[in-house]
Amino acid sequence: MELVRIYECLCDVTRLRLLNVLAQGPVCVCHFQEVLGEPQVKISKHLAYLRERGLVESERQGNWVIYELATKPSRELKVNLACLQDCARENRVFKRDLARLKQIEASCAWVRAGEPAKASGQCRGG
Amino acid sequence: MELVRIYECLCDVTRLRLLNVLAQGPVCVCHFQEVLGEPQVKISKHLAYLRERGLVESERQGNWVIYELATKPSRELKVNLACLQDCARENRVFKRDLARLKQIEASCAWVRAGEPAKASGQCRGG
DNA sequence: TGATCGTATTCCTTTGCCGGAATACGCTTC
DNA sequence: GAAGCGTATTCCGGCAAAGGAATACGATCA
Repeated sequence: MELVRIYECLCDVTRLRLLNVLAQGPVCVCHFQEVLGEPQVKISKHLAYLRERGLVESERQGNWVIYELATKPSRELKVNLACLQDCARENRVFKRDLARLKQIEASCAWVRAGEPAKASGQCRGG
Repeated sequence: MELVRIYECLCDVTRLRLLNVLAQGPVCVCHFQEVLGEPQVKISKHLAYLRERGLVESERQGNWVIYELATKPSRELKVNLACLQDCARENRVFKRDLARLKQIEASCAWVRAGEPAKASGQCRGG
């Protein structure tokens, strides 16, 4: 049953946090590390887990890899991600992550507006 | 995070089927066995799993034990059970289970209407 | 071409879950 | 109180997942 595969993805805090962040839009791996404050291996492995099960997709941009939510989600996936968003709205951890994400994206904004990302050593995911 | 505990309950087919059946109302263990067509141990253990995590409650009635959904569910639990119901509506397995449940309950109805359950050797859960 | 950066993978250990067989428990009936 | 019924628990074996350390990979830069 596909539904079970979806729930299997949702029964880990790290993955829930990743999905919550991704709900805001595409993000690169290095940003995940900063936002979640978790080691690279952990982030990378959980993203791989989500990718194998079709919840997220990835695209390489030079050195960086950008992740985003599935572009063609099944109905079940869509419904459950919406449900997760509903629950995340009132949760400390999720809200803190989004706050951090905004900070990081803000400090990237002037980079994107000015010099290209390469020159400044900043990635552009998000 | 409580949300994870909920999702852990949802990432097993048997438990999803149990919850789907319970959404119709209280049910006793022996009915679960008939509806799901699974061995007693399996049913009992998954129900215990759900009970430990507060998704269901149980009550003994003579030889039989009746299970029902949590009477005071958290907001997160309520939302997710509703979401599950949404998904279950279009799923073969879930629909088949409910059909079997109706059959069983129908064959119990005349029992409940007439002789007491004890006399006929039928349980009354559901 | 070699160094460096961001990301992925492998190896390993620990932990938890799933399923079945056997058995124990609580309750009713005779 | 012993037998019978419905349910729960224990004791396995197998398997998958999680986390960290080390390492490999792909791309860029000097």
